[in-house]
Amino acid sequence: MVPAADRVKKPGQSSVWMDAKKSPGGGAGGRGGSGGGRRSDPAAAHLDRDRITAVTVALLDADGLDKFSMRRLAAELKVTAMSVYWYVATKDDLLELALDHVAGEIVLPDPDDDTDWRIQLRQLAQSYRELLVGHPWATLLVGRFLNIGPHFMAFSGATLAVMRRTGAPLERHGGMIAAVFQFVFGFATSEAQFNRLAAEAELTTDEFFQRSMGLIAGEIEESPLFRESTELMAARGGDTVAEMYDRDFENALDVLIAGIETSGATKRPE
Amino acid sequence: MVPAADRVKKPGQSSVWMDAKKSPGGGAGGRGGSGGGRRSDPAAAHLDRDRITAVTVALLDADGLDKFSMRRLAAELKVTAMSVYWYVATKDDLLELALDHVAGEIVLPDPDDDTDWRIQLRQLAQSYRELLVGHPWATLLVGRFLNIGPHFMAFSGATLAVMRRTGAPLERHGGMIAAVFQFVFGFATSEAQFNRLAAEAELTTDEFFQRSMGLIAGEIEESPLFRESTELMAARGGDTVAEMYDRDFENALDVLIAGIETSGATKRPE
DNA sequence: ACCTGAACACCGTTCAAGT
DNA sequence: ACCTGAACACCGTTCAAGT
Repeated sequence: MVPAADRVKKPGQSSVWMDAKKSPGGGAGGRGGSGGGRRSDPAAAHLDRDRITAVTVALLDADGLDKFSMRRLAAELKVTAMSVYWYVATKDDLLELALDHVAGEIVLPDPDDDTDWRIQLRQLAQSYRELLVGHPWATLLVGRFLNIGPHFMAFSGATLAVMRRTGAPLERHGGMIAAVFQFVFGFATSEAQFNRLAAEAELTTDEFFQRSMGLIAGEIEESPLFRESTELMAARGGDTVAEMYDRDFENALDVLIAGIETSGATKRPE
Repeated sequence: MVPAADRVKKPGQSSVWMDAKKSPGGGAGGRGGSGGGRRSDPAAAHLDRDRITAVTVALLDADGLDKFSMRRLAAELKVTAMSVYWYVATKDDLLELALDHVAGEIVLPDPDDDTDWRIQLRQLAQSYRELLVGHPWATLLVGRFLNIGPHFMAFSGATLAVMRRTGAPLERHGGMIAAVFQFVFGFATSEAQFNRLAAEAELTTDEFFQRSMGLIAGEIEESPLFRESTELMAARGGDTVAEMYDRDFENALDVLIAGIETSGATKRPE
């Protein structure tokens, strides 16, 4: 086997997904492979891509993207910094593997299940949101790569299938998919990073929200914007920031689904 | 004046926007302040926040976020690495300033103009998209900060105003705003980063798109996903990647506006 | 085939000192 | 008040060498 470093190098070559899959069963790196704790098995076997990816995800979940480094990863794997480079050409390639790995958490509808497309769409959107909020570092990576790994491809296939079931004309599907899933990405990014900022300030999200509002109020207290956003705040309902996010998310999906229905989807059978 | 480093330090303090504005006219750092070329004025005056911010934006536009560093910035300003820290507490704070600076490019509707809200919403969305695609580094930062600088606040005020003019009930506005502007953020992120990946591979976006399709085809050629996405590709229309993005964006806005109308907006006067 | 050690060319930021 | 110099504790990655 040729070292990973020799595979992906020049511009014009740009994907980790070019070479054949390792351990075709796909097992070793599976969900929860390196489990609850952070220290890996003391009697650990040799390295492989799956184990490296699993430990990478664990570190990213624990400490975030900024604190992740190849050297910390190597320490965690009880190996020198450079060993990892046998399996992976660059840090970016590794992050791409980690991102697609967690994308496997998205729950896809059974293709033979003929539940109403509105319900399937909501479930898919909610599951994607949960993935991103559950792994805040992922929101910072989704934009950076092409996302053509196996799990993202499966997700993409599932969205196509749901859109197909709306009955809307095919030339609208691109816009519909963009409207829904780019929204979910944007929304979840905002939600996840808000949580991260709060955590970094060592506050609950509700406390952090109060403080942010105070900051803004200082700037714009006398402007109409202040009155308007206060009114919106109240009208929006929900006692906590989490409830507010949930409500906005549901309402936005209502808007999107209503818009898709107007775009030529079959009407609800009632 | 107290050094910036003494202002923002502990967790619990988290915004560059806390202290009074410098040079209240707001002039020096304005649009195109450091203009076309990259080398700054040889007879340059002393540092100030506006000049630092303007040069930061110029460097980010020229070389991207990954290549930007405090040391390169200092070199560009013809000053030692540490001088900048008199004006700015951390690199992150500086990036926050740069981000809000370019947010000033978003064209906001005149509050006294009573053009149909649909048109205003489209213009605002398109202008936000252009900002993000024009400064790809900005898509990587929008998620990271609170975005409560003056220009983002003005943008936020403008979106509230447009929503108000839809006539939809106030409790829906949160969801409507999220649906539209988180979509634009997600969409523009994808578009901007696709352009960046193509540029890094030293290909046109169209060439890069072809190559990506080839990559995917290798993976999924025999699966139904391949046929489906090929069909969608064809149905979507447009001869170039740029046209495809434009078309999807317009179609998605159609979906969103139709959804907002259903959410209780006043119907189009026809 | 796989892993190590030393080195290169960088980082952000602190701190004490200069003017 | 503003700027510098030296240093600390890191980075990603290359390269030649070990087993």
